[in-house]
Amino acid sequence: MAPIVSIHQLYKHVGEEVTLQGWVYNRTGKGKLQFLQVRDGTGICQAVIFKGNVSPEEFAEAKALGQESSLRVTGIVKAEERAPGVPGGYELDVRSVEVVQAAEEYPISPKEHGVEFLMANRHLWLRSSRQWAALRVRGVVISAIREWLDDNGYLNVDTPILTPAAAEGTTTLFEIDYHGEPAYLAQTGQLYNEANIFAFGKVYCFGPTFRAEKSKTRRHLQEFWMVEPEIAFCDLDELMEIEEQFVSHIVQRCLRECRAELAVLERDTTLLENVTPSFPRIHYDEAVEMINAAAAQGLLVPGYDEPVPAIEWGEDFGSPHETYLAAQFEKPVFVHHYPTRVKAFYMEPEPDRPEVCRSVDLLAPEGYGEITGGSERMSDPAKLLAAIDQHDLPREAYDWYLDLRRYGSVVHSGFGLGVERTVAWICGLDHLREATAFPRTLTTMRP
RNA sequence: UCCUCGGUAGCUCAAUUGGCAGAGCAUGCGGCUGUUAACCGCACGGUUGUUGGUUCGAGUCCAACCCGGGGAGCCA
Repeated sequence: MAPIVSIHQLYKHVGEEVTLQGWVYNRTGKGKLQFLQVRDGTGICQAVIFKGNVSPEEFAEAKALGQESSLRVTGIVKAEERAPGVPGGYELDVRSVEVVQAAEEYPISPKEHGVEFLMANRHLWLRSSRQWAALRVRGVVISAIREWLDDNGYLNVDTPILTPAAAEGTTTLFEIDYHGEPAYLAQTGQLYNEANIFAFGKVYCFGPTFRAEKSKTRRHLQEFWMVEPEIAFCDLDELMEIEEQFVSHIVQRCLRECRAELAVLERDTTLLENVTPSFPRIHYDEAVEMINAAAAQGLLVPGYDEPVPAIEWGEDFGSPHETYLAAQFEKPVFVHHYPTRVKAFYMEPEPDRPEVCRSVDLLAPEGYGEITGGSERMSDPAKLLAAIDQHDLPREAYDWYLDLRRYGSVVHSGFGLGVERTVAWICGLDHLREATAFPRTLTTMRP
């Protein structure tokens, strides 16, 4: 019996007889030759069947195999430049074929398909090489996230998904029935994270979050994953240093471990190679000037066919503003000190200039938008109470949150990083729905 | 919620001024020893999103609705 080998390990077995077990990704043939592209989850390998090397029955069976039929093939591994595949360059000179199941006619052919059709068949679309590659990268992104945080003294303390009220009061939440009381699916774990740092110092929560906004764009999902680190004794400047190291680590590990996947995705990795500390930092004031200078010159927003819209100081940026700003830099760029009134109530105002706060967003290049949002949190109990009142939030709901400032308050900061946006950026995907296995969008909940 | 584009064979698309609904892929059969989304021949494949209207005649024009794509707002 030949040993069962996975395709990404094939290069170690040149000249040996091995067995691959997987599925037919595509098949072509020429008379006495059959070429099977075999997938096994780790890659794609071409299995070449010459009529004289197998029994007539096996050859006939192989010739009749439909896409996605499951099988075991045994043969000699050869280094072969002509062999397509992932990673490619190796093929199997087949000696025997065992069909596990001859698949029914498979709906997703190697030709082009529309989004609606593919999403309806998402459970099968996952097998296609681009989808496979993007989700492999996602797995590495998540592993890199946990690796960096775990190696840098952060404790994973997860926060509740069922919550009693909006954390920030603005976004639409999914409401559910909590034994007769309304409850909401969490849109952030941040307030709970702040409680956790006073117990553990540096923490992160990592899980799904939910937004019921009627957003119908390539940059939005109803359900997405977010990692939220929170750090005690940390100010805004230190937060930016943490973020740039964290994000650089994620990108660099994908570049190291996902060469084949990024090649399948045809990702130009030159800009990703640049993603190392430090990232450019621009103040909101400066960002407004850049935007208005562009607007005055009638410059177009990259990727759109429209001019950069002017902005008044004090307004939050719209998508075209963010896209224009990010396009001015080759690395992710920090935009910090947004106007206090457009940001959440808990962000620390700048002491000598309270109209701006110690907030920071990280904008990814190439139009991928905001991948992190964070801030230094308000640490003075009296100021926080005033901010809660100013935002018309109910004091009693924030009793426990105010307690955190009564018993040993310290300067602290944190941020959230959106996993799908990060994956989409690293992979060069044109839509967030391909950065998660079963995306929940405004129009899609099945399968 | 608003703006915008679209819906024709299982899939991707075409159909001139309103005049016989057509290709490629997939599938089936046959051929080919190096295919890369192979190629060649033959076959199979249709309630043109729904309802109503205009017309001798509607895939095509009009109205309403349904479904989907992209974008704005909001955000990660």
